[in-house]
Amino acid sequence: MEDKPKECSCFECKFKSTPVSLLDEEELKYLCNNCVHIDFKEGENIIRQGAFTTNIAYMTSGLAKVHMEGPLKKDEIIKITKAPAFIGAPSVFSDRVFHYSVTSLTDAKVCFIDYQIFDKLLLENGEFAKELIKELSSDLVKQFHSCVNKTQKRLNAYIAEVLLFFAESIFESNDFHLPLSRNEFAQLVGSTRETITRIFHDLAEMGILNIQKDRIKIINTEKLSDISRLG
DNA sequence: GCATTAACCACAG
DNA sequence: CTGTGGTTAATGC
Repeated sequence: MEDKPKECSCFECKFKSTPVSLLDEEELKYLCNNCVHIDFKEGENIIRQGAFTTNIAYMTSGLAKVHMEGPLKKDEIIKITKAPAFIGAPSVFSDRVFHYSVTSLTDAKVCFIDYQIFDKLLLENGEFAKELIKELSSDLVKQFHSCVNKTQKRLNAYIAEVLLFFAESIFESNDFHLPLSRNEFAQLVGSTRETITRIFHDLAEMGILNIQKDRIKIINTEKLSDISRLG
């Protein structure tokens, strides 16, 4: 092998995660030789609940939903993930069985990295390990918040929160295409498609949103965050 | 009691 | 897949 094998794009990857950016050349080369990139079309299953795995998955572009089938066959969307992000790490680090599925909402690119490579790098590079812990932890904390908010807020308040999340964190615009069907949105907020339809209409009638099918425009962010806050 | 919230059901574009 | 209307159960003044 060359010092920098041409087939490997890790060196030039624009989406290097913060942890990976802390690797030295030797370590990066090691990582590089043990990962594979896969392109996914919209709606494809990237990670399957119940599957055994020895790979860390890192999404370098695209949007995906992390979802889990509950006790009574119902699918619940845990969260929406935007690249770049690790998408399967917790399952791999715990028992190597995926406890949730990940499905692309847009075309997406995912880099699969052998777990043993991670193991070795974690042991050898403390900065790398620390950064990874930081990323996983902040994700966990966010998850705690949405868990509490989802159960304690009234539905329209939580829906307002999720709409603001899409505008601020995912699209960085108040005008966007919702990448979810009404039913998927319902699965995300723990409701039903009928109720989503109604609340969207209510918000539109209040002059807070413009909605045409998938296209959502937040006209009055102030009011929307009031609704989110005072839920 | 009466109002509100939101799920469930059914039917229709 | 989405919108609507009717119904219903739970919760709150």
